[in-house]
Amino acid sequence: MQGGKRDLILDAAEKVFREKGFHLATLDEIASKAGVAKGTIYLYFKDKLDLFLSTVERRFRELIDELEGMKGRFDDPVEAISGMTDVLFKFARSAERLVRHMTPEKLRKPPPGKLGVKAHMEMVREKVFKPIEEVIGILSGCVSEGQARGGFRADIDPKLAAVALISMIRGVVFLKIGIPELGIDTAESPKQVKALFLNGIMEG
Amino acid sequence: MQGGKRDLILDAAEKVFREKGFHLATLDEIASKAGVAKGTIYLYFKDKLDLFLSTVERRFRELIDELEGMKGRFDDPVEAISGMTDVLFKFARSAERLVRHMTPEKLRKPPPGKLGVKAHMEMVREKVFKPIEEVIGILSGCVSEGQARGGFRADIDPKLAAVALISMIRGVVFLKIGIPELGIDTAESPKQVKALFLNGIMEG
Amino acid sequence: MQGGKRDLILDAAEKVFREKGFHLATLDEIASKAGVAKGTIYLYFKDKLDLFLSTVERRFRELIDELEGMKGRFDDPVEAISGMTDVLFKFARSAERLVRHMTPEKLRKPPPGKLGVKAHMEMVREKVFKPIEEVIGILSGCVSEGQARGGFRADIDPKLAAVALISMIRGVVFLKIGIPELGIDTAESPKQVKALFLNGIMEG
Amino acid sequence: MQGGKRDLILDAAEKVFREKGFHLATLDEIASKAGVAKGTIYLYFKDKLDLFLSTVERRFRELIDELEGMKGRFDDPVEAISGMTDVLFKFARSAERLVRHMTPEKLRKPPPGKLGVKAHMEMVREKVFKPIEEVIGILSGCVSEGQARGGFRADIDPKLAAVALISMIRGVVFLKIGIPELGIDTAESPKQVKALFLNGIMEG
DNA sequence: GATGAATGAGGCTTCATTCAT
DNA sequence: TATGAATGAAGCCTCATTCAT
Repeated sequence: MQGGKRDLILDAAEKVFREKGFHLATLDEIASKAGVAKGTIYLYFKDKLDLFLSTVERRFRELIDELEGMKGRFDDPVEAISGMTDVLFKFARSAERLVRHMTPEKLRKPPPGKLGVKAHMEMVREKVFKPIEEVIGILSGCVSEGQARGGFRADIDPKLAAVALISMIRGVVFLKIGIPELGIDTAESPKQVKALFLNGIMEG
Repeated sequence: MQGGKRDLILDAAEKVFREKGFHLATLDEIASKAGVAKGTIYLYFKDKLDLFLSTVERRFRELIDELEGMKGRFDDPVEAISGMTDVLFKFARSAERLVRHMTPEKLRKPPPGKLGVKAHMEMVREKVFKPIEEVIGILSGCVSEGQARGGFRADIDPKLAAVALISMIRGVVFLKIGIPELGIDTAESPKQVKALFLNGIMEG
Repeated sequence: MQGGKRDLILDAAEKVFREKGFHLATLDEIASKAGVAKGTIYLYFKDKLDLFLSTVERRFRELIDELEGMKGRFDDPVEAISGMTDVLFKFARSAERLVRHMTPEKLRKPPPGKLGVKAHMEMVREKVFKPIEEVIGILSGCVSEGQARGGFRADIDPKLAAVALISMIRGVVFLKIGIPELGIDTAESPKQVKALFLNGIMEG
Repeated sequence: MQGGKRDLILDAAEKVFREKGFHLATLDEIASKAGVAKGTIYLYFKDKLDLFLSTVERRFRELIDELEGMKGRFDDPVEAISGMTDVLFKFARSAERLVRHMTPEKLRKPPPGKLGVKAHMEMVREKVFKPIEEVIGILSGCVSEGQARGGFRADIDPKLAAVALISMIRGVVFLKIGIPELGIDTAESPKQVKALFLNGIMEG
């Protein structure tokens, strides 16, 4: 069981990062929750940031797999987008509090004393940028197809539309989590977002 | 020159928080950038967190003032929303990296050893929740009016629409900042977002 | 060499606390005197206060052991008390400057931000109250026995007598230390205190 | 009203020092409790230690006045000592928590950066040592007189007896305050201490 | 591979003291 | 005299990281 321990650590890390955020999470808590010694973490991950980003990456991979699976299932771009929206809502609900902590500082600056801006950016590109681009690619692909087939407005940039859809979903979910007293209707949100977005990109 | 020093500190704090994030920002740097002694900060702010939230609050106030001003200027909800979108883009571009650091942990849990969950939540409500609600209120008000006057779809929840619009804008701007290599077109974004959103909420 | 480091720290801490008092003692000095890093202290002690009280507790344990040993050695309560007085003088001379810093504030209030009045009092009871009660118990036991056997005045509360004896000794020693210019005769003190106390509790 | 403000400050300081101890007491709290500005304190006292010792000195003066008054009132040394014991109990009950904080460090080392070991010791001698010597002098005077008149044991050093009496009283009161759960009988204590002490110094 | 004791840099915060008004 | 805003030194404590076993 090679990777077994690695996943154990990732599971624990994800849970702690989600609840405390990156900086308030401690490797002590992660290690104890994972049932391994603190030092063991360093056998599988370069440092705390690497652990965090690996956590995020894993979630992105799952998301991408699910979205990819969806792509083939529907012929109609509208239905594909509708299905993907549901997937994105599910993702946001379980991962937004984790993903949220990917701030520009963490992505752009290597942890001090680690010598290697180059290597750092390389890792970030692999674990974060590429997956995000893939997700955007899948969604914008649907939009493009809708445009090609007709029915979708041609003056909308598919990539921007994709970003807009993802952002709406994340925003709605995050506000629900962060300020519950706003009274956002969890059950209705996906339907509303779909209506808004689809109506937005479709002609007349 | 009474509150002068308070603003000096807020200015410096905002700059540092924006660049380093909450946890990596140090009061040392803020103090020296503000040209005051470290202790002076504590004459005006209870806490590092208080300082941070005050920084955010100030920005929110400015945003609200600008949005309020806009509300009266346009008779047509469409034009009002269009104008507000521009304001929100401007806000996001200059404040998103700051606002981003308001994570649930910071909003929901009082800093350890500060005795006072109640007082903490009271402050958060005042400095964060209320302004956010105001912004959403202004925007959803425009949507409601559009619905009342006719022309806007009646099946869209105005509050959710507001959240969606804000989130789109924040998301587009943040991705531009966080992953410039995505190649989001800064100049075109507002126009595209407006098209998407307005087409989304208006009847066929 | 397990607890070795703990004792090393306790030794250094006791020395520094004795010389500087609780508040003027710094963990920096204690750590460097113990030859360990500052962080290491926190592997063995929860707190500065915990470290201090542990220091005191250790001394109390030694004192109690010695007093217990004495209890069996003498049959005559008078001789037992005489012997214990010598032990108490020795204890006071080497520990009074340490013990002195157990002020009510430290015993009654948990350090701010440590969440746990209950836990704090529990620790204090274990490390401080119980040992003190034991010491008083041993001494008052001797007095009680003297009363039972006859020869000791029956109208004296044994527990109060014990407290009085301990206090006399501590007071004499402390004044000698604190105000040497008073010219208290170190060599004569034990003899005098014994005479005073024994004559005080014995009949006619 | 010259000294009016000085006494106001002393009153506030005493209260705060008694409750928090020397180091945990803050000049901020003292000033606000006294109704004066923080800076004002420095018009009347050299520094925090000076303020503290002045507080103690004032109490000593009152004690000495009361003891002096007693000296003349009784002809019989036994009765004089008995009366003084009552006075000392009253003093201990109201001032022990204050006086307790006069630790050797504070008395022997000038506050750092104050340049002046000589001046410091001079002040300490005036405010602390001399009063203590006076108190001891009054009490030991009674003992000496008892010895001169006959009835008191001649082998007891009057000064040590005085110290012993004071210490007993302080010890009993302090333990009552510090560890109430010991169950020391407040009402009975003075009677018991008198019995113990007087029996101790009087001839068989 | 796995451990966890040890490290030590660095952060937030407090507070006695000063000084311009 | 009186004020109180400003200072800045100094302390406790945390925690990512290392390394000998």
